[in-house]
Amino acid sequence: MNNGRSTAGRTRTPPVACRACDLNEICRLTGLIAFEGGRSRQSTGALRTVRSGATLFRAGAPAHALYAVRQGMIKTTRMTTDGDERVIAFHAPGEVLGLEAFSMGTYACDASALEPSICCEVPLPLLGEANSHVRELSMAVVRLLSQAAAPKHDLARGSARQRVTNFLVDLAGRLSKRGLDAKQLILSMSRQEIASLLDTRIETVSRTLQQLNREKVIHVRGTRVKLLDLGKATDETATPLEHPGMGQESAG
Amino acid sequence: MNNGRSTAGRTRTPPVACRACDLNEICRLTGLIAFEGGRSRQSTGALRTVRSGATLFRAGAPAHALYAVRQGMIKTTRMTTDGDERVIAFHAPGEVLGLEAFSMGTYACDASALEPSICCEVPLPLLGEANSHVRELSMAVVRLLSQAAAPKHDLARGSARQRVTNFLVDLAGRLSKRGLDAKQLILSMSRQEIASLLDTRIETVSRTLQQLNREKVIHVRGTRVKLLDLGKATDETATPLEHPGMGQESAG
DNA sequence: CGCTGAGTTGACAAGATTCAAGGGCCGTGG
DNA sequence: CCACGGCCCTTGAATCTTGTCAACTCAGCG
Repeated sequence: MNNGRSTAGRTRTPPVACRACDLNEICRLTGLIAFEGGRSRQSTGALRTVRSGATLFRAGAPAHALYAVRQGMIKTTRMTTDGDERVIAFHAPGEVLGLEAFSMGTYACDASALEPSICCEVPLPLLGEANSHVRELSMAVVRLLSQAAAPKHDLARGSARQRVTNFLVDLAGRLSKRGLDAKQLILSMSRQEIASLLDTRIETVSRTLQQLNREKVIHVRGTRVKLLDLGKATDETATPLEHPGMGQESAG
Repeated sequence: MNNGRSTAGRTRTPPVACRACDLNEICRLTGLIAFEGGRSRQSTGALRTVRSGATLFRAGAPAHALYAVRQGMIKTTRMTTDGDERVIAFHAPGEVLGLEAFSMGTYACDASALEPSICCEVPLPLLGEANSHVRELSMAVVRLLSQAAAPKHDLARGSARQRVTNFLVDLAGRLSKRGLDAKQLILSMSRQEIASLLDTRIETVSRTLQQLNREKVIHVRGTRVKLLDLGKATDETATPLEHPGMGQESAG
């Protein structure tokens, strides 16, 4: 199940501040988090820890909750007809999983942890509850969903080089958006998982990373990637659709 | 602007019944359509006709409405940094455009007609209105968005052959879902537009279609494609995520 | 009746996959 | 503590697919 790689004892993807989470507004409106003088306080047992390689939920299982990644990294996958898994996405802290629950009633993907992770669980019934915040809550849910429904920048497009650079830029941008370090990436996913996401082969991912390394566009050693000058590597493709830029705010 | 191809005077994508439209529930709840003994009646000027090649809305423009394709075919595109357009999707009758409006306030793509088309326009303010149906309406919007937020089956994956067959199967399935003829496709989009959607080249699309034609998996002549036995062409990839199957109901 | 643009086809080059082998890191067991 | 084995990653070479360039066909239109 787990790839057994050496995330143990290493630097892990750090937790995100509630205020930088996509579920923040909704959590506040449902009362899942309370505020005390500007700082948020987590209430009740809405947290769920997921060991590395363990499953958060499975495709087809009845969906009773939304999840937000608080710490760590979660991958969503689906089985192909050949029986091997296809990576749909990697979810960084602050990002939400399971939005299909509202319409499908079941999850569309398997979700499992790439490293020891913590997720916030928001029961769906809470989001339909009639309380004083109904109106605001409903609008917050609509906004969240609308954001997810917007056409995404597809990483699996263009040459192998573009895919890999897009992948790195995308990941860095998403981390940066949450106030996490985006220059010193720790790739908690395997090359195989990256290849699956980018619809290419593990050898191609490896070669491309090494080539970028030789060109001093990045510095890569195992799971550690330092972004040096990805600007000159971003040849073409389309302008990203969801992440206006990388580099927004620092943590806290 | 228009590709000037010969959709004129030919068979066009026929209109979809309101009851088979993704916006149906929402239209009813907003009162945009009324029911008289089981059949729906369109009220007021919510219809918008779009000439072939004409634009429904543009990326970046303030978004004041959702659109549903009633008749015809709409493509959504985005400009690449090189200045040429990338096709994001083709929208068949019954499908909704502009769902990003709730969160972004502006449209994320250009939308234009591949053939003479008619769209239903649902002003956003209507969806936030306080009326007796608030609760049901809000939930309908959430369901619609959740559906769109579900991970999509990406057509631009796998070999050229898989991409083309996936494209055809996907299109056929979506038409069938609306009760339209799914065995006799009329491709109102150009080969170039297909190539753009599938992230490949026009020559590859052409060659692949001709090869499928030689293998009698399809019969293609210009814009007309007859699906003969795509089952044996669908080698692998993942199982579709959004279109459970093709063949649901015939038009009411 | 030739013009024009979309579509098709062929030849070749570039790029990605495949197959195979070697290196490095880590956990296990001696 | 160190050797061993497994797994992931890297690298090389051959092959296959796709992109590129160019010519040609076909249909619509003036």
